[in-house]
Amino acid sequence: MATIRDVAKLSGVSVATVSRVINQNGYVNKDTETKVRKSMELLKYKPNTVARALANKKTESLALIVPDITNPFFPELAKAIEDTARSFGYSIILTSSEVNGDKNINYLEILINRYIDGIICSSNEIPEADINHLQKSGIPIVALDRAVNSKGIASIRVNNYDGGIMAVQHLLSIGCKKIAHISGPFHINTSLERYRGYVDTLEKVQLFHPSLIVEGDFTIESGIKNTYSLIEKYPDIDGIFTANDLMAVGVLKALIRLGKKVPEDIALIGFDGITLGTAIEPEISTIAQPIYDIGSLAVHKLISLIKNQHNTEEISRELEVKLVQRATTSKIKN
Amino acid sequence: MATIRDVAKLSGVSVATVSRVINQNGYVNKDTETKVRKSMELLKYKPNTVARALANKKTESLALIVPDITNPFFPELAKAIEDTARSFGYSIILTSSEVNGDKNINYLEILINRYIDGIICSSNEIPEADINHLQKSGIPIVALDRAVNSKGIASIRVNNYDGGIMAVQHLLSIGCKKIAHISGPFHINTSLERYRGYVDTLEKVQLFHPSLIVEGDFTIESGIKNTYSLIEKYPDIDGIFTANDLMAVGVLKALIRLGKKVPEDIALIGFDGITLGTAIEPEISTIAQPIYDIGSLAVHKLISLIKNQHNTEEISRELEVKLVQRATTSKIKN
DNA sequence: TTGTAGGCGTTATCAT
DNA sequence: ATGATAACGCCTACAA
Repeated sequence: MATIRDVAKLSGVSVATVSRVINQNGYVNKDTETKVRKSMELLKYKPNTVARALANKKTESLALIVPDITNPFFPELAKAIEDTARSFGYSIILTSSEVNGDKNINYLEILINRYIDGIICSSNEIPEADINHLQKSGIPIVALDRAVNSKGIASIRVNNYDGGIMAVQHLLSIGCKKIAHISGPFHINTSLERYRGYVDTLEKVQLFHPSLIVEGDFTIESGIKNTYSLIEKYPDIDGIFTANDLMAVGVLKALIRLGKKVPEDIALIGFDGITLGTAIEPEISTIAQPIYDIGSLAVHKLISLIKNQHNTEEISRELEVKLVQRATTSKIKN
Repeated sequence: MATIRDVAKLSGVSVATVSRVINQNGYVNKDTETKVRKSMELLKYKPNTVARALANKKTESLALIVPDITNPFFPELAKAIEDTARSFGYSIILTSSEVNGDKNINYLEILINRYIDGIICSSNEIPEADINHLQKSGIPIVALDRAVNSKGIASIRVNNYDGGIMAVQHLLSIGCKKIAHISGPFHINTSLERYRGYVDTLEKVQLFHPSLIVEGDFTIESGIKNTYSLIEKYPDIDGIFTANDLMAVGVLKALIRLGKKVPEDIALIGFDGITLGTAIEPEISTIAQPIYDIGSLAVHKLISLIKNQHNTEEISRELEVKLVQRATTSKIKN
């Protein structure tokens, strides 16, 4: 690999000049510039990222922190992020926030230590303390769909509350009278907001029954289990709203096993808009988040934060969510 | 952040000594060592990864190249890889081999340039030429389940041929007589091997009909489409073997829409063993790969390659695949 | 056993 | 407009 010195030598200039043309800063004569560029091509010179990082404290790489890449929501997000990041020349370091085994190496330290330029945090499992720690380290962060108490952290979110409302209204609109909710963990903000949308909407029409709510944990398994217990206690439930699509998949599986017709006996709607919802039969209605946009926007915002530390642009951005009606809520009831 | 110099100063020794205790090489007095360690703790010193990388040309990071992280097989693999890598102190750079947009920046160059220590390549979409290029750069590579013409590249694979045989034998064992196959793209080795297992097994029992084979592309969509065309032409098909689980999911969806009972009318078996296969109803039988083990093993092998450039250990490893019978092949036919 | 000093490849500050 | 040169933080001969 050719170094900047090789280029300098070949062009008959100093490394400083070469550096200038590389970074397009400082004055440099047109002719010398072309001379230098020619040498660079000849030597197939590529500036060494690591050396650069040492000098600049910038690595052109972003960390993506997810709770569990195995949850189908995150690969979709990751794809958007990787795509976008790459288009800017950035690499993505994939980090799971799960505590794996006893070796709970502090990955945050590792990230800081590697001069990661910025972090996209899509996990609610990270303690607020860690977030603050990161923030003090000066690394720009954009949080996805999590409560941001710390001022100064950019965040991109969707209107979960409205989404909850839309879901329930939709269920009502197709004739459901007894609508259950399988929520996400209540310590997670997102869950709470969706839950509140559910509650408020049903209260307004006097159809709210606290006992129709069970707390799930966003997994398929929890969708299954909670459906069994729910249906056992209240066989006349005619609609279910789950706080995410993954649980809806579980619900559907349980419902089918119970011999329930969907949506004739029980309608079902999830939340997220992951593609898995259309992979199965019947396809699951959902309140779709613009997942790709979220990822893409996160990268744009993060990079702008990196490039311009003291920027004054809006620090938080809320995207719209939209109802996608599919087979599990297709039937208009009478 | 404290530097090695701060530690040296505080301990009253030279940076060389500190470096020695950090890397545990060279002689260093027990007492000075404890002194130094104490200083490190006090200052919360962490060796700077970037500086280290510049000096060593090693970054403690591995690249994972996947065709599409959105395909459920890869997140499962990625999880195993990230887990294992982290337990060794390595970070994972996620790279998609898809050509995204016109900006076909050469990510391989980027990886080389970043002093990535090693690469796990799980994509058949990467041209052999690129692989060779990488290899010449001296970066260790382990290839997952792809043909390795280039000698010197480690590879971890499963016995796809045997898997194909197992799948078909299983279908035969439950009474299927007219078994179709939706293969993967024929230019991919994996597809070919599974296909051959199918062909050979059926030929042996004189039930082979070339027209029952269609070429899919590993996506759900292709599972759906090919099922429609297959069933239209041959309504009496009673078993389908797909080259991966994702297509099986598509097949199942199409079958349900067509009003076919699974497995009573048509039995179905996939390949891979992704968890998605159990997320739906009925659950899909499969020839399961030990996905987690593959990922974990890949990291172990890669790191051993990195640590010991001229090692003579086996360069290729084949893992066993196993039949997992689930609902889509549950019924014993008469 | 420990220290000095040059090098890893770039950037950026001062001169010139 | 260009060139020396000192950082960046660490490693490692080579000396001592």
